[in-house]
Amino acid sequence: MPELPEVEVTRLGLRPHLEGQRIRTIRWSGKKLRTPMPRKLLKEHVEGKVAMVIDRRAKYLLFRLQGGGVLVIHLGMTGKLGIFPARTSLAKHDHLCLTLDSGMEVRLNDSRRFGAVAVWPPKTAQEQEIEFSAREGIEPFSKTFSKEELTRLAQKRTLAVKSFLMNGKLIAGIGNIYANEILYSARVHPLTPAVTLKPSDWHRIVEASREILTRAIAAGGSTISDFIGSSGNPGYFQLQLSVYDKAGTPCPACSRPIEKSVIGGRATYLCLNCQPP
DNA sequence: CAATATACCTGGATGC
DNA sequence: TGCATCCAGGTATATT
Repeated sequence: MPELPEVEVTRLGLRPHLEGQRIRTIRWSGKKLRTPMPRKLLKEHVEGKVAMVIDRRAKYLLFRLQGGGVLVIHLGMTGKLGIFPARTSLAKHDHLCLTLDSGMEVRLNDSRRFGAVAVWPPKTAQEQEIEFSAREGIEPFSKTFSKEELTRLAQKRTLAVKSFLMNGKLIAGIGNIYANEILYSARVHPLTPAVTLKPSDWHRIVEASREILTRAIAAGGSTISDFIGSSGNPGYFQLQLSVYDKAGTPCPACSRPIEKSVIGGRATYLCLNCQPP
């Protein structure tokens, strides 16, 4: 499900309920997500610990625990984190529950089970985080996300700019919905080989990325205040989308019908007037 | 090495 | 109503 904005809204929504709380008990469904639930590590290094801070890197949430351990959660395609009174009955596909001293419970619900849960024990957490972070792409809100760096990264890469934006090893947090929206806003055709883009194109892509991701987070912000019981479904589609899933509807700028195609196996939407080849 | 295909899952929409 | 088929916001791995 979630791309950078949804993960960020989840983080902001969870933060006031979790930070400073002790995780009293942990329960899991017994089903494996993308990887098996790390039961032993959860028992040893998460249960009984106080959650100090929740951070985000790419589409991963990092729960930093007192003592230096880290609980890592990825939401995959359908994962949602919500917070509920502990006595609320379990929902189908609830796979991980963290009971807090406050009497509330953080629940990870993931029907497709493409999500992932990992634990970095205090002894190795620093090293594991450095390795992890090195594998992930540039954060769109960081200074390094610049037309100069993108031009450099695109050297010798002939793949479509849309696949380039969605490659998490290059750029963090941009998935299919926002790749479509960003390229539309930047007026760049999604099939353009990354290596052929000019600095001015990358400039518009940088600006459009920050603008659209910021607006998406702001749109999800309305859910943050009443995150409790929300089943953590933070405002997907709350942002007004221009092209994603809009095949046949008029382009907001020029009214030409939005086209649908497939790039890299993913649904692609564009306006051929505003994003000429 | 770069680029593409495939596998992992469930559920909703669509068509017969 | 039932059943088959296709499609979905992600990512690791295998294959070209």
